[in-house]
Amino acid sequence: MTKQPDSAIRETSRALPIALLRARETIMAPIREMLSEIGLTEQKWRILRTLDEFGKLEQTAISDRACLLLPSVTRITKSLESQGLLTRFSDHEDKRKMMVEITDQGRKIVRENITLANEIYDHIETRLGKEKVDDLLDLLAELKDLKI
Amino acid sequence: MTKQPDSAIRETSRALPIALLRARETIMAPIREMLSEIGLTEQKWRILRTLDEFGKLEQTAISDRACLLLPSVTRITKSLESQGLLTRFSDHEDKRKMMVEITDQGRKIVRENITLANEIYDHIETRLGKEKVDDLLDLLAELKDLKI
DNA sequence: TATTGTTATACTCTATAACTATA
DNA sequence: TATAGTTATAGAGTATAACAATA
Repeated sequence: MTKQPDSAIRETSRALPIALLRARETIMAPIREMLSEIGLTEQKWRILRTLDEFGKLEQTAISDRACLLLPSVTRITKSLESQGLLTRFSDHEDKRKMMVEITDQGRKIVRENITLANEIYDHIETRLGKEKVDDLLDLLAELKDLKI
Repeated sequence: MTKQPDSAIRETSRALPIALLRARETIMAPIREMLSEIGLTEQKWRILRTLDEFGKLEQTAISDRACLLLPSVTRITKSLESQGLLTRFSDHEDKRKMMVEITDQGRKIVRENITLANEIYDHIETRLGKEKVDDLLDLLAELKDLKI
């Protein structure tokens, strides 16, 4: 087998950024419908999911884990705070840090709407098989942590 | 092994939409730098990559393949047309269709900048192994085509 | 009637820089 | 000096609906 020259152009279905995006779009379509019904943006949902998992995080950590720029995090957490879904307060030990904590109401929203996400996941496991899905998640984790 | 109840909440690292996004962000970071240098947005680059592959497409096909809404495609292809990177003309056989074709200049831009994407890909293949990357791409293709 | 695309609109996110406060 | 976050701003994308043209 010969290696392609550096200038060769991969078909887009084998280009990772596009392939990752297309796969994500398929999964997100029904989730977007759900979010639209409860009046949350994708970004707000990611922040709530992240906070539901960790309870309390500083904004930089939210930025990393929810894949949002820090100015976006500031704006969105303020908005979510005004909706009563989280609280914001500066850290006692390092006053530069703004801690963000999910409220009971925020957790309730997540719990009430996680079922659809789980149904989608079950559907995918049924179609692809649990082992394949686990392999996929492992590969995605490896990819995420690569130093490029 | 017991199955989780429907209301169980998966950790975000094992939630496909977030895992796909995080992996993609790692790969996109250096590509964004490149795009910023040549003054193209991610979306413009996706459209150019797609057109480079297929030569000529109608807008709905671009919308599907580049994961963009049709109004966005209209706006962006008009902008790319004014940059001389593609041409737009209505289809002779079905006048409703707006065909979009990449120009030589558009192809040149793609070719001049595809090297970095290939280097990243080679790096990933070196670290994960070619077989794993192929498996990943196969899984992503399966996922994309699922009817959910 | 359905399809293809355009336009308009409001909203949201992205990206960057300049800034404040704290360490 | 470096870090954490905020604010401001411009630009771009998202999402929806209403519309026109064509099939």
